[in-house]
Amino acid sequence: MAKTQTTIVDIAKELNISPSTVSRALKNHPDISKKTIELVQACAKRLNYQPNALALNLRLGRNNTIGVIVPEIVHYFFSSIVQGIEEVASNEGFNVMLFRSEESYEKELKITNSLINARVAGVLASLSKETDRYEHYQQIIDNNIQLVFYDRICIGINTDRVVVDDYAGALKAVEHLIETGCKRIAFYSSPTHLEISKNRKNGYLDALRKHKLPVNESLMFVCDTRDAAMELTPKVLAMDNPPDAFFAINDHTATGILRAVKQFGLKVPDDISICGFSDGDLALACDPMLTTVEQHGYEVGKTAAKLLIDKINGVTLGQFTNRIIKTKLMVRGTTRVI
Amino acid sequence: MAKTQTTIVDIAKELNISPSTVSRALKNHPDISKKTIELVQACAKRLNYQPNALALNLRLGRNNTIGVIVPEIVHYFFSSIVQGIEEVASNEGFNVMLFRSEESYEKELKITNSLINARVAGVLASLSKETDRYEHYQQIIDNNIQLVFYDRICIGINTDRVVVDDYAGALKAVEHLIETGCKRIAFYSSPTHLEISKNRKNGYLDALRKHKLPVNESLMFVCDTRDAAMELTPKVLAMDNPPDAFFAINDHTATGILRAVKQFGLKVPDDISICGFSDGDLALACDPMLTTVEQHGYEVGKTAAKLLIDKINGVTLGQFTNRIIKTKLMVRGTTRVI
DNA sequence: AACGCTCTTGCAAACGTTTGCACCCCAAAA
DNA sequence: TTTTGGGGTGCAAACGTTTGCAAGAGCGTT
Repeated sequence: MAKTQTTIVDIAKELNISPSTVSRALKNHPDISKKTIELVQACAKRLNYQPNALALNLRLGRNNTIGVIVPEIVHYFFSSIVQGIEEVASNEGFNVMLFRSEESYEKELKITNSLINARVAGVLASLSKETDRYEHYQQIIDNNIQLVFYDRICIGINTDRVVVDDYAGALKAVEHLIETGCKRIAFYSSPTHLEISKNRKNGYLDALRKHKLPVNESLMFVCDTRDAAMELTPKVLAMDNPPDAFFAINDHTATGILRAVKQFGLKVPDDISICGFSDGDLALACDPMLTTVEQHGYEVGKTAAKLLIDKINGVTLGQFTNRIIKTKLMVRGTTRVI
Repeated sequence: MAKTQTTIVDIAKELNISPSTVSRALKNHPDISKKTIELVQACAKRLNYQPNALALNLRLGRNNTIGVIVPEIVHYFFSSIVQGIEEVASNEGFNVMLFRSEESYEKELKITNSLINARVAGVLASLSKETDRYEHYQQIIDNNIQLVFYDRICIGINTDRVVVDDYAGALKAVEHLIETGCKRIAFYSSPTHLEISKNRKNGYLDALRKHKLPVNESLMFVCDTRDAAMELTPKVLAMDNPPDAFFAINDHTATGILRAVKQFGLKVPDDISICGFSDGDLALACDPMLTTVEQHGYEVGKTAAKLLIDKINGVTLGQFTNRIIKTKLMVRGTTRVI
């Protein structure tokens, strides 16, 4: 009804007392008499008073908003992370400002500026694929804003990090393939400069070495989408010495492989085994259902948010922490039982 | 480096001029001399000045943040919507504050309070399944905050709305089933009090009537998850007079039906046809790929955000608008060709 | 010499809070 | 009666901006 939102001054005028008294009364300050407190709080309720967070944050030089930079929103892993972040934040009384970098450095730059303008208390960030300079993140730190990286972390900047255990996840997945009888395991990966590509590749390689299998460069491909997998896979299967298993960097790619293999006339998992890296529900829609590595994005988000809020509240003293979230191999129908 | 972020006053002191001059110089005010403007802007760059949005918004009584209430984040349709919103908002210079209601009325109440505290310029909301009172949304309006509902709209409140054309989508889907020879079409739906259930059911019913097929209550079920579908479907197939097609309220449910039908020993689409309502990539991972109704969440988000921002900017005069986003039938492998 | 004009700059108030300090009043102690 | 003291309240400054208004400088016109 009110053309403008009710303020402390409105209440003060209504009750013929000073704004400072109202302010104190609203928070049950011991200096204020019971009578006044009751009066003020009743009036506040009646006029539907809601404190102005803008004024409050300005005055107190703090902010109850945290910024989140995410490369993509429509993406199972990232949206799980956002959900984890939102949950922790809202429990701790923080609001979440969401930004999508769209895998672009330019956008990321704009976003970090917006975050500084908004004077957020902290930032949770995952690098875009394009990003290879980090001054804008240093600027965030220089502006006294807490910063925690998650998943696509930044090594160039001194700060806290939360990552998925890509190495161990890949190691376990490939070992599972080997233990169920696979000998020539192809690896479909994202561009090699990304940390996750490197780490998962190392897991893949170490699994091979551990089980004394030859490492074969001709079985390693850059291929990380469903469409690319459907195009590449028939060619790979037609090679002289084709693989008997595929390990893919994500489930989208794995579903592409699965479809291509079936179209090629081979049986999964009898002829060919397939293992993905989790993108969510997709794995259960496949036939057979996809063996994959669960990444626990929700945990990543929760952990990162907790870390950040602790830093904001000054709970954590001193050094930077690296948190690693464990992965879990979900064995389903695209790999054989022992 | 600076313990605190640089302000206009810092620049003023540095240059021995007044803050007002700095403020004007930064925005190329014609009153200020070229020399001063250059001086100020150089100094601002050097000290890495970023305007304090808090102070600005307080002073100007405006806000460049919009709030988004979403029932779930990890959900293809809703995350598409959020992506659409984020895109439009960031193009128009608005920040997005994201809240998840978790399908809970209590949470929704807390969120609307937070939004009022934060003095956001506008709110985009989709009702939680639980919500059946709307005072908290009326309060948003009373506080002079623009409000637009999307998808799960609220009829009780006088405001703008953006919805998917559920009725037409369902109608077209069921007609497609009928035209490809199906005569007994089962309908798996969400709880019946939801608008989307009602609208899609009406589409389903009208398709049957239009083609002179009998309406059969025993073919309509409340079932809207993959697991529920896998449990219910075998029973339905074992009925005396089983259906020859299934129309499901979402793709998760459809994938459950598909799996159950195959396990039952029937062929899709030869014996049984299946049509879903789109949850995204899921449809492409199925075998055969799922025929489904594309909902264009991204469009919903973009449209709703545009509508809201127009209202905030006072572009739209007067009446409330209802925008309807068209659906599109994606014919794939779980239905027959004519 | 007085006036009026333009160009540039600064003062001060305002947005809605919080909070250190001062103040008043009344009762109890001296 | 005068001090002391404490409970209750208000003043004013501060957070970082913007902006209406005033004012000074410089210069040309009467």
